[in-house]
Amino acid sequence: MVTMDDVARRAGVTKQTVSNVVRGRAVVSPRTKAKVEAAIAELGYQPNLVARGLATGTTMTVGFIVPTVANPFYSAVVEEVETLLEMHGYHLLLATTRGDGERARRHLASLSSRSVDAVLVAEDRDLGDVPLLERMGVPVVLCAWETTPPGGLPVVTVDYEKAGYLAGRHMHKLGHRRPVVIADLPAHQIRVQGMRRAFAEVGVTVPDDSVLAAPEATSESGYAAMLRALGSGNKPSCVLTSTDAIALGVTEALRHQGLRVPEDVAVIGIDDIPQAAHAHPPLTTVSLPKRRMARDATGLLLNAIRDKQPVPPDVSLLSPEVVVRATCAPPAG
Amino acid sequence: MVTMDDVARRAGVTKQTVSNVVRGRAVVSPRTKAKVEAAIAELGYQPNLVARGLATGTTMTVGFIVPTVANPFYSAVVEEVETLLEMHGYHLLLATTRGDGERARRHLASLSSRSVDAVLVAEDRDLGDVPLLERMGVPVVLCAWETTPPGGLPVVTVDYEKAGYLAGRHMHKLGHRRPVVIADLPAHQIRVQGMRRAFAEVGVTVPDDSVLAAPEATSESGYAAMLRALGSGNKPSCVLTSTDAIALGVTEALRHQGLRVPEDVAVIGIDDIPQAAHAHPPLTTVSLPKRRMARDATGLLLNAIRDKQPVPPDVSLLSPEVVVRATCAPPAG
DNA sequence: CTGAAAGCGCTTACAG
DNA sequence: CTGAAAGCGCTTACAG
Repeated sequence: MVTMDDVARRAGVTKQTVSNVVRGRAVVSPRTKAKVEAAIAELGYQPNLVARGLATGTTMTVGFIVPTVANPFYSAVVEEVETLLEMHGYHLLLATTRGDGERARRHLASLSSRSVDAVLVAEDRDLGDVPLLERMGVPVVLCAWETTPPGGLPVVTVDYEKAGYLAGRHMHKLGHRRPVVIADLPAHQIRVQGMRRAFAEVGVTVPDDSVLAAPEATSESGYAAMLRALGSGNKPSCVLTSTDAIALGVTEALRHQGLRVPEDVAVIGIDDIPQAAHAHPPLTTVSLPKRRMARDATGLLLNAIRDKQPVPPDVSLLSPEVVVRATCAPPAG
Repeated sequence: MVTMDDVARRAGVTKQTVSNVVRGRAVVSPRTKAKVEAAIAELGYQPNLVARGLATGTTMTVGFIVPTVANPFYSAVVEEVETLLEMHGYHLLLATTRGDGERARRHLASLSSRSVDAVLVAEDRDLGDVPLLERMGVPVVLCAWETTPPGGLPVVTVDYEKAGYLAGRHMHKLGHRRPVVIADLPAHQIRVQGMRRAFAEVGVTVPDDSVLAAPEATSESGYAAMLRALGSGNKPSCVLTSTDAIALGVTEALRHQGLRVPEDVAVIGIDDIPQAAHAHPPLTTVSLPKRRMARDATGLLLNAIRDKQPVPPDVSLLSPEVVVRATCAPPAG
């Protein structure tokens, strides 16, 4: 490994001068600068970021704690965060929890031993451990928080209640009055709450037995739940789901029962995963602003690092929006 | 931040002794050890991994260069790699290239400045820069390499040719003789080659005009390609696709044209993404051993780190296998 | 604008 | 088994 001293010797200057040109400080005369740059090129010198990290306390790396990456929602967020960080010269330390609080805590401790410059947390279950997060000593931002975020920390998340509300409103505006809801509960509780609020606006109370739990947010689970709903004699005019994956399964189940979407039954999802657009018929859904969330959260972190200031504990609720495609229509008859 | 010196002072010993107990070296008397451990607990001391990294040259972190994470195949691999690393106390530095060679090279340089302990590379386009990889000075393993890997480096990858072969053999064993192939070309060239080899075994040459390119490996792209195939008057008895996503689109297109799967047309995919099992009908496919690949590659890296030896440049080709579900049947009539 | 010194928090030999 | 010294490769004041 070639060090700063090697470069200094080669250029006939001192280590400190090399440091100055490497970091672009304008206190070096053009001539010395040229000499040093030549030496750097000849030797193929690359600054040792670990040494710099020890000296300055900054490592140019940001930790991201996320439940999983094997899920289109989180992987889209991770992809966007990583891209933004790389644009600013930062690297991503990815830490997966798989919903395991112990593992999350281990990661947090480890990230702090590694002196990451900031931490982004998208794990909203089992991590409401504010003291631990505050003790990190670096900027922390919470994102993709669907449960009530712990107070005192900045959060950039989606307005999940509004996502449900928009789905509900879209349906009642089309004239639907007897919705069936299929949701991954209790995880998506708040989305269902929003759906109910929308129908309440037009005087419709969604009865509890019209809300079915899909044990997982998968299309298979949605398929099974829809079959159950149909089996119980219900023939809804519309189905609201807490997730696109569920909606896709629901659509399949309906079709297999000889019901046309949207002519016989309207279906709406939440999320807007890539498959939603590619489905047949293309799925009408409420798009969650993943990229905006990733950008905003990363931006807050990057600014805080630059200004050496903590992130103010503001709560930012990003608004989802309806993406009209082909699975919704007014009720038949 | 509490340092080793603080702990030493508190325990009435020297920094070196603290270091010894922290690293679990058995050269400390039980009494001193207890004193030190008490001091550590009282002070909440955590070793500074950056300082240790500078002193030892090891950072307990592994870099992973991957084209994207917004894709079920790669995100499954990343998830598995991260889990294994975390089990061994290592952290994952995730670097995404999006197929951009320049970005890949930047990441490589950056990873080496950061003294990662090892590098895993799943970007097989535009990174055949062996010298660069060899100069890393740390163990390097290539994985998920579908193009011919550069010589001289260890690789753990899937036998993609065999994946195609198995898909082809599954079809010809059912009695199919006039296949249509829909593939993301040229990326999946080798899979198509395998399919052709399988049919050649039963004396069938797959003509070029039976091989359709899907511009992307998406279900939408598969849907469009299938429509084209049907439009050209072809009414194949079976369709082999280079990807599950394509296969899902193909199935939809067939159904929309009034053709039943598998009664009228058999369909097989490659990959075995989660949706394959959840599709209706569940997709028969050739499963790519992602987890095994992730485990083997990570294992090689971890062993090489432990033994302070480079990874021998062996090439490991993991065998895919057919997962029979519901989209294949013998040709009608 | 350039150089010599001290320090970041740890580990690695090496005496006692 | 314990302690004092030197060093990892950089940066940060501080003289010249």
